[in-house]
Amino acid sequence: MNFAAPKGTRDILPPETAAWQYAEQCFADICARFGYKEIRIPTFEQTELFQRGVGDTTDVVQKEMYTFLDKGKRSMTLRPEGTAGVVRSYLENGMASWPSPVRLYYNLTAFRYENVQKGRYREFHQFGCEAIGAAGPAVDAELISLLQLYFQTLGLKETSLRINSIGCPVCRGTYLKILRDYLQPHLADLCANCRERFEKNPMRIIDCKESRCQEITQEAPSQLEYLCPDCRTHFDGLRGQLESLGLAYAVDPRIVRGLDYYTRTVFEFVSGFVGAQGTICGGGRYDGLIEDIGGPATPGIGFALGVERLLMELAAQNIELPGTQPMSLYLAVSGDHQDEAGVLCWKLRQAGIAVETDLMNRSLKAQMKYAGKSGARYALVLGDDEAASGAGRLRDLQNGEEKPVRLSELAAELTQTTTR
RNA sequence: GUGGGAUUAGCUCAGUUGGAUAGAGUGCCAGAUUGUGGCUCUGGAAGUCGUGGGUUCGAGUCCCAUAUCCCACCCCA
Repeated sequence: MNFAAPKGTRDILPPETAAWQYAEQCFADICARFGYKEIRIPTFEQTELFQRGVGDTTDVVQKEMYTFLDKGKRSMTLRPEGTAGVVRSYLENGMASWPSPVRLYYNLTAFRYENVQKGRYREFHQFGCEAIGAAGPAVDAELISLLQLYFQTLGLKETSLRINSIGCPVCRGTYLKILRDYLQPHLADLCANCRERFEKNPMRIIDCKESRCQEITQEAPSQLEYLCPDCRTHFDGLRGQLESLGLAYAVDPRIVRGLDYYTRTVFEFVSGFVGAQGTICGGGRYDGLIEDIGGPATPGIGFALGVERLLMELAAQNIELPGTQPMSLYLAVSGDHQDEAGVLCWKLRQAGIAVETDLMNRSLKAQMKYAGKSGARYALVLGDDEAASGAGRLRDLQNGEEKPVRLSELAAELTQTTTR
C-alpha cells in the first residue's frame, strides 16, 4: 500500500456511515422542530476572517490553521470552525433584514493542524447552530434545550451540562485586573505555561490541571462574582429558564472557552468516556463578533458539536444507532437467465423494492451464501422453471419458509410483507 | 512544539538467546455427485515483516533515522 489517509484524517466506511446518516438526520429533524434552517458555507475563507473572528491570540489561529496562498496570491484558510463563516455569510447576504432572530444550523467538516489523540482529528465534523439577533437569555436556553432534546432522542443516558458566564468586555476587564492582582504574589509558584498565560489570558490559569496551580487558584476570585449588573441579570435569567425547563446543569466557573469571540454565556456538554477530550459540545454567546468582522453590533449565540466525539460517547454508553437497511430480496440466478434477472430487478427497483442479483456468474450455492451474509430478507431463484412458468418460490431467509409467488406480483408481495 | 507505547496477510495477533521456503484465527474465493444460505469439512489466493540506512556469515528479531497509528501535555469539537 503506497498511500494512506493523511495524518489526523480517516475514512468512514459502511456500516459506520449508516450511523452517521442517522445522527445527521436526527439532528436536522430536531433543528427543524426549533425553527433552525440549514446553511452550507465554503470550506475555506479568507484567512483574515478567522484572524478577526476567532481571534489572533488564540491557539487555533496562531498555530493550528491550514493556511495557503491561492494562485492569485490570496491567503486562504480551511475553516477551523463554523461560526466565523456563518457570521460572514449573515453579513454578506443581508440576513439582518430577515425575520429576526435568524436561526441557522450546519453540518460541516473543520480543519485544525494539531497533534492527534483520542477524539481529536485534523479533519473533524461539527454539527452546530447559530441564533443571531436576540440578546436575552431565552435564546441561550432554547439552544441548550435543543441540544438536550437531540441527545435525548439519540438515547444518550447521561449528559452533563455545565454553564458559566465570562462577562462582557466591560466587566471582564475589571475582573481580569482583580485576577491579576490576586495571582501576582503567586506568580513564581505557577507552572511555566501559566506564567505565560498571566499576561496573555489569565483566565486560562483557572483551567490549569497542574495541582500547584489548582491550589493557588482554589481561592481565586471568580468572574461570576464580578459580573456587571447586565451580565448578572442575563446569567440569572438563563438559570431561571433552565430550571423552569427542568434541565439539569452545573455552574462551572472553570469553563473558559478558548475562542476570543465568546461573551457572557458559555456552556459545555461533557462526557467521561471520550478520554481527555471530554467536551462533546461547546458553545456560547458572541455579542461582539459581528461588529468585530465589520457589521453592526448584533448579539448572537451558537454551539458546535463534535460528531466524532458524540459517536464515541454513544458507543461508550452502548447505544447502537440504526444501521443500513438490508436488501428485501436477493434474486439468485440459475442457468442462463442473467438477462431476465436484470429486467426483473429493474422493474422491482422502479417499484421501490431493494433488490440485488448476481453479477459474477456464481454458482447457485455461492449466491445463496452471499444472500445469507448480505442480510437480505428474502431470496428467490430465477431458473429454467421460473422463466418458463412465470412463477417461483419466495424464500424467507430468516426462517427458511418458502411460498409460491407469481413473478409479476413479486413487487406487490414484497411491499406487503416488508412493511407489515 | 514535548513525552510514552506500538507498526508482521483485508482484520485481530503469534513468531524463542539473531538461523534455512514467515505462521494462526477470522474474513475472502472455490469445492464437498448435477436447483437453495447459516453448521461442518477440504482446498486456494493473499505479507517488500511501515520505510530508509547500519551491525552481522546471516536481521521480522539488534542499533540509528524517519513516517504512521494509539495515548498524554497544550488547546479545542
